[in-house]
Amino acid sequence: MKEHLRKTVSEALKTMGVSGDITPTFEKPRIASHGDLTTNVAMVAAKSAGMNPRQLAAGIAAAVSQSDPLIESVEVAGPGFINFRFSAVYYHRRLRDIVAAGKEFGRSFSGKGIEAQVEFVSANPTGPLTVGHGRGAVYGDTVARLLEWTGHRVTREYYFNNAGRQMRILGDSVRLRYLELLGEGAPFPEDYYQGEYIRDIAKRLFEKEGDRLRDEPAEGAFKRQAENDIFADIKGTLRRLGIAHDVFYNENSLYESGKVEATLSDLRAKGVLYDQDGAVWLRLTALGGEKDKVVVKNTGEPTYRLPDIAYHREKYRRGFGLIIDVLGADHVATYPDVVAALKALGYDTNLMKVLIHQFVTIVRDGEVVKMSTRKANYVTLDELMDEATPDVVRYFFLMRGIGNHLNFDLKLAREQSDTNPVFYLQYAHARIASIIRHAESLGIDFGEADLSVLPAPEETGLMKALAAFPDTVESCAQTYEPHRLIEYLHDTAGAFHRFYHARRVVTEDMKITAARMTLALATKIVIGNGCSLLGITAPEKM
RNA sequence: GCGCCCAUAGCUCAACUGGAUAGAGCAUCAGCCUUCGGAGCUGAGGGUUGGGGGUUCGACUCCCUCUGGGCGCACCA
Repeated sequence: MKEHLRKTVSEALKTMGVSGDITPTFEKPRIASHGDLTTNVAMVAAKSAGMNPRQLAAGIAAAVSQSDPLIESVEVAGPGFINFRFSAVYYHRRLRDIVAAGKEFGRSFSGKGIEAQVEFVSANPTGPLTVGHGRGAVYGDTVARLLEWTGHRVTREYYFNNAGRQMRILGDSVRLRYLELLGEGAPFPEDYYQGEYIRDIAKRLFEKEGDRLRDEPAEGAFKRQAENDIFADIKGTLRRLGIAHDVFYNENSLYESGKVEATLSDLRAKGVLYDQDGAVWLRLTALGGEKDKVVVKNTGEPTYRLPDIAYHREKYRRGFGLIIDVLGADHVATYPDVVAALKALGYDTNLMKVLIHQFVTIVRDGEVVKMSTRKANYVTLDELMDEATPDVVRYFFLMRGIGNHLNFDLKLAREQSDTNPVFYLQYAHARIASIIRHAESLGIDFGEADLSVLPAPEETGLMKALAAFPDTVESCAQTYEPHRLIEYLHDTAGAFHRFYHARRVVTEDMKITAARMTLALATKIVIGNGCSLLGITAPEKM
């Protein structure tokens, strides 16, 4: 509909002799009495047109309103807004579209032909996923779903590093626990991984190998077992949340294939590297950065920055036209370095979107829990899903914009599990399913309905909400903001509950029953599709 | 000290990216079950959008400044 209006309004502007470089934008007014869509073009174009906004608006309104069956009224209001109200014909048509499209309703093709990659979670296999990882996991997956719904081809990717110091400590932590089992306990250093899961891994090794590993180095069987077990655990947790990555990309492969080395020499060729104090530095100050950073230490070992840059080059080389990194706030300072280096290497960094989410603060018994994987002072995602449900966890993480800190009160999550807003949404879906069952048991056929018998405000209000679904999906995908989809679905569920209380669906009057059943069915489709986008279930019964 | 993010109803958060009268949930108070699912609905109270300045037809939104919080500021990842 926006597209339709854009065309007619642009034509009106042209015939009025206003220069054509202004594309009118439309939005849904906050206040219902201001119509279904509104535009401020008249105010935007007033200066260049040399007219006052209201005059210009009146001219446009007059040109548009003539005999468009989809538009009921066009009004000029306030300082020069043009408010459009759509006709019943339009909304009835939308309602039929929804029923016809079914599970596909809301999909679009705006991203057709675009290969998108979403990299998220990317936690190294040193411990179970925590609530802290949960936000990025759920958010990244939902961004991927939004992109799929708008026609993109999406690769979900997990980048990890199983080499390096932390992994060495991990392996040695397991080794020490293993020796404890053999009764050869040595003191367990404070900066080692304290979690109970380390003992479990050691126990498994002991059961499998007995005391054969007594003199094994930390980096051998211990590290291997730890990595395997922990990765299995991480994947299991993600699976519970409905998340499955397509690619697990090992940082180490970048070394093995020589890509790290190649990146280093390419950067040198671009003249953005220099040597000092035995290290190789990236000249970020010349690339708009704060200060220069080391890419190869004086030990000859690269810092994480170099493989990071090499990895992102690979993303370009693999042909992705949209590259999304979902990162926690602690990485906010590191990604500009990568972007700057990529730009220096000649890549179009506009194709990259770095989405930073703020931290989740865990509150337990009124106290903030400080998270640390090594100290095992954390709440795991699995524990969270045990206390709430995966649906509640997903919904909770998606409810808020990522720019804000998220307070996760564990007590509240548990206690609120039946007043939680996710149930409000799912209840609407289950309730409609129940109505449909009821109608079917009475043998009612509601295939062809005359929708003109639905004039009540509760009915038209619901129709309007439903018609807005595709635009909502589209704009959420463009802005990477799932929380607005949640808000929309909550409103739509509310519109349905109001309709349900005001109007009985299944009545003696077959004409009215058929029309209201169509409305209910369309609502079920929209809520069901919305839930699918959020990765939560839409139950038939609850 | 420097950089990034944030501050909106008692609490947790929205506000379609600069639009008209700042909205939801929770909590509080008052109503609604002889009919398709009451995990629901209706209504009420609650705000100088942290303070101060600026930009313009118009600011929660942009700029400056102050206050208060979070995250960074490695030859760790």
